[in-house]
Amino acid sequence: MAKAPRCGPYICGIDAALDVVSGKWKGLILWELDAHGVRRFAELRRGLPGVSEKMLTQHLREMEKDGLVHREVYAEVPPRVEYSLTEHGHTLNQALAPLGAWGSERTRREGLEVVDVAETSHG
Amino acid sequence: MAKAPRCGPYICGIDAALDVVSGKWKGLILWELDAHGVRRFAELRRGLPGVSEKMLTQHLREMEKDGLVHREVYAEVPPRVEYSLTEHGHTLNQALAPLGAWGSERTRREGLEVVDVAETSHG
DNA sequence: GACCCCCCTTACAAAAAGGTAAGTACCGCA
DNA sequence: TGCGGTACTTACCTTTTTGTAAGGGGGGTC
Repeated sequence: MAKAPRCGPYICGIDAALDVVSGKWKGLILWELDAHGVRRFAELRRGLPGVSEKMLTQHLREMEKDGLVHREVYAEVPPRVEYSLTEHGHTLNQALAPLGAWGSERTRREGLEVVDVAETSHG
Repeated sequence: MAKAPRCGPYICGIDAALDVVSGKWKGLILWELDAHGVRRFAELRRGLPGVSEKMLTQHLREMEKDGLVHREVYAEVPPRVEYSLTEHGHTLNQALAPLGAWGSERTRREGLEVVDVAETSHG
């Protein structure tokens, strides 16, 4: 099981928000989904360098449970599943924007390594 | 050892920022330090319900290394150490504000449990 | 018919994070 | 001398998180 006992007592809002985005790939999933609108499982997988299928599924399920991600399953012959952000997912992403800006400045300031996923080259 | 190999390649700013605040008590430490300006070790400990000395020291050291927290040691007979936010710590806190608001709304929206640390009762 | 793709699931294992308890060194108080 | 308070450090252990490898059911391709 992944993380059943969420909803633990929170001390402040940051605590409650961090609980939802903490996870190695959650921030990136949010980012991908925000950038592309709708994404299929395999697309997401390709957009997140190094993620395993297990982790991706797990994170996606948790985010769905947390009401951030919408999962649309098409009962087609080659199974098709589309993921997108819910309204809460969008507002979270907006709330995350200043943090992202701060982080970008940090990487610049400290000369940290940043990899480019080259999402634009296939999307 | 706590976390030496930070500075890993980041995909986006959120990634880089999350790396710095991920940790069970980091958000709270930022919050405490922002609310009180300057805080001693034991004060911080009392303000963070359930934190162990080890974790507090460890998180504080990491945050110091990340340039978020300033540590001032007074060479006095009963050792005195004061912690405060650096400028980067302050800007991070400001960047965290919308996230905190989002989290607060989430706790309200979903009726999640929130504990009150009652910091005001002793400060 | 073997292989690949789709979207997962399961079992197992490693790594990381966190927690517990004790020890350090010094002081004031009783 | 024993206890409480200051700010940690260290060793050990548990829990949580992440990773690896494999399987599964169906269809199209070579």
